[in-house]
Amino acid sequence: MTERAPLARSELEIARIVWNLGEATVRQVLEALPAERELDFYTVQTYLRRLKSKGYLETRRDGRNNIYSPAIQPGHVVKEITDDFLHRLFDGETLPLFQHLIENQDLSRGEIDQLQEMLNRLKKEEGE
Amino acid sequence: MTERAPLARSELEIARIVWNLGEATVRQVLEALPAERELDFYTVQTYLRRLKSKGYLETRRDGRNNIYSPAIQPGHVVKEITDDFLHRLFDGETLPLFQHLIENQDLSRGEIDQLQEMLNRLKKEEGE
DNA sequence: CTTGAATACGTTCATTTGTACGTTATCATG
DNA sequence: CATGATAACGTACAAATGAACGTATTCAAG
Repeated sequence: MTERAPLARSELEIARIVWNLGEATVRQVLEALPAERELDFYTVQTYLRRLKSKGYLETRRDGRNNIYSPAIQPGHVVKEITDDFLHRLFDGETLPLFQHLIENQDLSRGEIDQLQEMLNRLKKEEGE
Repeated sequence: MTERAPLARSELEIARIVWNLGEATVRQVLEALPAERELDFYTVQTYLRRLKSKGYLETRRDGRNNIYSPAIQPGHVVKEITDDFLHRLFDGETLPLFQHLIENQDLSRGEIDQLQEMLNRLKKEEGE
């Protein structure tokens, strides 16, 4: 069993930036933050350190800089978090979540079409 | 703007039980917990109290018992939590979440059918 | 009415989280 | 090569969270 400690909110925020950049230094993460999110350099540094100690990121050295990159597949983490959410709020049942989303997220016509397209593809593949 | 404090994990767990029961005493919540989740009476009591002070539940008195019930619509809270999740993990975009779910939750044939049904109904209603 | 069991309500306490500081090490530039 | 800027690393600290305790109340059964 992977006994990774869970990601806190702020940690996830930072982790996603690293995932998007592929790899990054503290400063790069800091600069990639949305403008309205004013975090101190030290704060970002702390979060990255915690992400490493929790096993989500790893580092390599470049001169005096640490370069952080994913230690486990981002997609895997996304799945874990999604599953957790699904269990906590919908007893792990996907359909009720879909229903909630469909009823509450007012999808555009285009989004509905794309969704149907995805489902059709899925059905096709499934019946291989 | 409603400035309700956010629900912690354990609090959500307890709140959902109250939502399902409609209303409940500490003991009823305790008994409705899944068997493997062994919480002390006192602990459940604390969580219910916190849920009240955060504005999610309200109480009425029945003899020596407090009876807890929703102070705000459960569906509303579910939407808030879902929106938060959507933003934190998918930048608030519904489609990527759907995609993730479709690709990772291996839906049964029946579930896919139901989903398509929901979407068809939605389209129909939309074009009122 | 007395008393024992169950409650409410206030309190506690360790851990996690959000956020940042101080000190030491290190690079790059004059 | 001295020195100023920047980074790493350990440390700090308040607030939130998970979990439960102590004491004062209150009902219900003898």
